[in-house]
Amino acid sequence: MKLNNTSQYAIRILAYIADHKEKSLLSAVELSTALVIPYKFLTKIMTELVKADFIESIRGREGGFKLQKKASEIKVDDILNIFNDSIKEEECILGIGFCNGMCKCALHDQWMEPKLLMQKMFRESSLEDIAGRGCKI
Amino acid sequence: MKLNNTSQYAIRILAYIADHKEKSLLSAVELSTALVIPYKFLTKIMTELVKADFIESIRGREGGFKLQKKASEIKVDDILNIFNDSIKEEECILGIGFCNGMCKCALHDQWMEPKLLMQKMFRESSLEDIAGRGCKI
DNA sequence: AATTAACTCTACCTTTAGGTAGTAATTTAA
DNA sequence: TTAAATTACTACCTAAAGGTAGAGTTAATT
Repeated sequence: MKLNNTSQYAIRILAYIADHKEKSLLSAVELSTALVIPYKFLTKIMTELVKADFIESIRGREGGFKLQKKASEIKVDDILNIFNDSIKEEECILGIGFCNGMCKCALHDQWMEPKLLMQKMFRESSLEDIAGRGCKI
Repeated sequence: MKLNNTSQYAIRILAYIADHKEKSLLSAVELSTALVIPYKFLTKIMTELVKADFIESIRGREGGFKLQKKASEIKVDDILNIFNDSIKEEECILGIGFCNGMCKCALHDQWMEPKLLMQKMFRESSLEDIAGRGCKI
């Protein structure tokens, strides 16, 4: 029961950028070094974040990345959705395809409360809320 | 953010056995058919459940599987632990190796409450609590 | 004793997640 | 205008999860 690696990296990257708004641009090398994420893998993730319109990229020398939206407008859940790692409304914790009121899995009722709390947490936490907390990594 | 396939199968298998205690033994074929889990994969999981002392296997013709403990004594969390899919106390949701009071990740505080609720749910739900709920699959 | 229906073990195959390599394209500065 | 610093793209590699195959072992039935 955990987030996948790519989601974890993406959240850390975006939180880091949000936490460094004094710099107008951050390069892939800087991010890779600061966050200890393999450079090539980071650039791959960056490309997806750009395509998802969360960050803007400036190409060429002196280029880099910056947020394309206000930090308060990017929720953790939006990031998870890019990598298909969010908690889907109707997805069953035991993986059965038709878990609902009519026919529910053994854990359906017990799962409801933790699920709703997690969804709420992911949906309500923005980059602004989480950036700058703790060790900035 | 989901349980892995093997954990899901294992929970469904054990809940199903707990829900059919009128039968003294259930065979792998029966379980595979009833739960729609690939036979060969199911037998592999059964072997792990036997080794973990959750179920007992009777070999030979007329053999099969049954619970080795009372249903009330097997918690969902115990099952997750076999497949390394439980929520570890100190594991960081963003995957950083030293996320604690001194140096915590950006999501550390927000994650605390949902994490505790999930742990509680997994730790307190026994097979007895979940068996026979819903559609028995 | 042979047959049959079961579990067990070892090895392998397939798919997906995670990660790497190399090159092309873009932009700025010297 | 060239070199350097940057992102973008395509293709590939590796490890882990998920799943399959087949032969071996056990024990009840006939």
